[in-house]
Amino acid sequence: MHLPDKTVERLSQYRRNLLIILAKGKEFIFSHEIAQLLHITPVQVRRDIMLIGYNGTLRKGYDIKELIDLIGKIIDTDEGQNVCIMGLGNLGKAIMKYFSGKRPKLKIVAAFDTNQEKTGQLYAGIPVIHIDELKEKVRSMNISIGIITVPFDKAGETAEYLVAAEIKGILNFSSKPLNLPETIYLEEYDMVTSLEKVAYHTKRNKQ
Amino acid sequence: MHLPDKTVERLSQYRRNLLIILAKGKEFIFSHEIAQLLHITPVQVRRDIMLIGYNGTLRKGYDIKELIDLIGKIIDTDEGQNVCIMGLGNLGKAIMKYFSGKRPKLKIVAAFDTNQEKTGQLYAGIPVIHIDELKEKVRSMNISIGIITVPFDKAGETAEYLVAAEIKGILNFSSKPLNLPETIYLEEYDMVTSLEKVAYHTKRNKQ
DNA sequence: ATTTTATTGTTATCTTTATAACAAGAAATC
DNA sequence: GATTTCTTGTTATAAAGATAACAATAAAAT
Ligand SMILES: NC(=O)c1ccc[n+]([C@@H]2O[C@H](COP(=O)([O-])OP(=O)(O)OC[C@H]3O[C@@H](n4cnc5c(N)ncnc54)[C@H](O)[C@@H]3O)[C@@H](O)[C@H]2O)c1
Ligand SMILES: NC(=O)c1ccc[n+]([C@@H]2O[C@H](COP(=O)([O-])OP(=O)(O)OC[C@H]3O[C@@H](n4cnc5c(N)ncnc54)[C@H](O)[C@@H]3O)[C@@H](O)[C@H]2O)c1
Repeated sequence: MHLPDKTVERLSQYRRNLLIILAKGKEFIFSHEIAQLLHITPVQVRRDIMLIGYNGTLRKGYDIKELIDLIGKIIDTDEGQNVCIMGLGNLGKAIMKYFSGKRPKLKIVAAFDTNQEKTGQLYAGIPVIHIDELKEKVRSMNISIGIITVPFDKAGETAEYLVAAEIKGILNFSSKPLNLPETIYLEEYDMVTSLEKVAYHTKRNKQ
Repeated sequence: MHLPDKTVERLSQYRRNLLIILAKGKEFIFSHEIAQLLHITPVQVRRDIMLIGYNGTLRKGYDIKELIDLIGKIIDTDEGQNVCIMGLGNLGKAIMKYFSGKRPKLKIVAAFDTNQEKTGQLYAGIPVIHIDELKEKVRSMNISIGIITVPFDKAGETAEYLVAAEIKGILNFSSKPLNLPETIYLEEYDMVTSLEKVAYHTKRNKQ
């Protein structure tokens, strides 16, 4: 089954919000209710749900629990995936603290750094390991995803290490565009660009 | 002049990379060189540059300095814009440290928090102020953009404060979708969704 | 029992974004 | 000086994504 990228993004958000609603005791939900939560249109919601092959009940809506489970089957693997942080700096640390226990099927299990003052200890309960051990640890700890939070000019080599360690996917927060083999999935986020986009639109509103 | 959103994003990235190249002493650049930097196609680059009304020289390419200046005229205001951080937590702090001195025309000038143990001091040289003073400070410090880094369940009220303080644009890092008046530009980034997207594609590659 | 209402599922259309195609012309080569 | 090469600028086409339209139908109302 092929899903559009944007649909995958929304599925993640549907699930997160549905979990909250489920915890409140609600069992069924209409497309327009989901839409209101995320500020999108009900059609969009129905279309996404159609694409994953789920069926709601007329006049009753979607079974929240079933929908959550199905999204889980699409996004997660049964055993879950292990993630590592590359670069235990300000951002890396923030992410480690933030993620701890957040997504049961996506666990940050290690951080790698070159700075020997940082390695060899725990941060937020997670081992901080020297990058020389990357390849071996990626295998022994079964890590499939790497998050890059090293400085701009170190991002390229860090990506190469990850590739050599046979990681499967990378989330890159350094604003350095990476060049990876096709087999590795790459997602990039550039905060400065986001802020400059806001600046551009804010400026336009002013004028 | 109307620019597609994606073009604005790329312009930000063109500029950032061109600044680095300019510093190295290069004066002119071809579309395929820019394309290679960002791993996009040369056509995309030429099209973007066409859209902003700039003209290169045949067989010589684009004047790097001129292009940087023009992008600046599009994204920035002459005086620059002031930015505030809402919520001096792990992420808020990381951003403040990271941004200091990074973009001359986009300055983080204040952080706001409700926690009295955090307010009344400087962080990374920037004043941390109690949120009760938001409205007054936004006016007196001429702040036009707010970055939301408060917890999920506080994001809604924080956005309302910003709206009441007549901010012009918001960058929201809490994964709470916000509902704002049309006049305010909103950009949202959800890190968990990004990571789940990587997880989804990584899973597919495995199978 | 019939009609109305509300909601899903799906196809059709529109919008945005990216890629391809190619004419025009300057520089380099012959 | 003629020809080839390379690169821009722009139009044409394709792909991705969002919205609109609407048939189907279960439940509710009459
Ligand atoms: N801090 C933010 O809010 C923020 C925002 C947007 C983007 N970023 C990006 O994230 C990255 C990190 O930012 P930061 O503020 O956390 O920086 P930082 O300087 O605080 O942290 C960088 C860390 O990477 C480590 N490191 C350096 N070289 C390394 C290597 N080759 N291998 C492994 N580790 C290495 C350093 O020891 C340090 O711990 C930068 O690329 C930055 O552009 C940060
Ligand atoms: N830390 C990360 O790496 C990370 C990653 C992705 C998203 N986020 C999002 O960013 C937000 C903050 O994350 P964090 O890890 O920095 O959290 P945090 O708990 O470290 O910081 C939250 C800060 O907000 C302040 N605060 C609480 N209520 C407030 C209010 N009403 N007004 C102003 N300030 C208030 C708190 O005092 C605290 O300083 C969360 O919404 C989280 O979802 C964080």
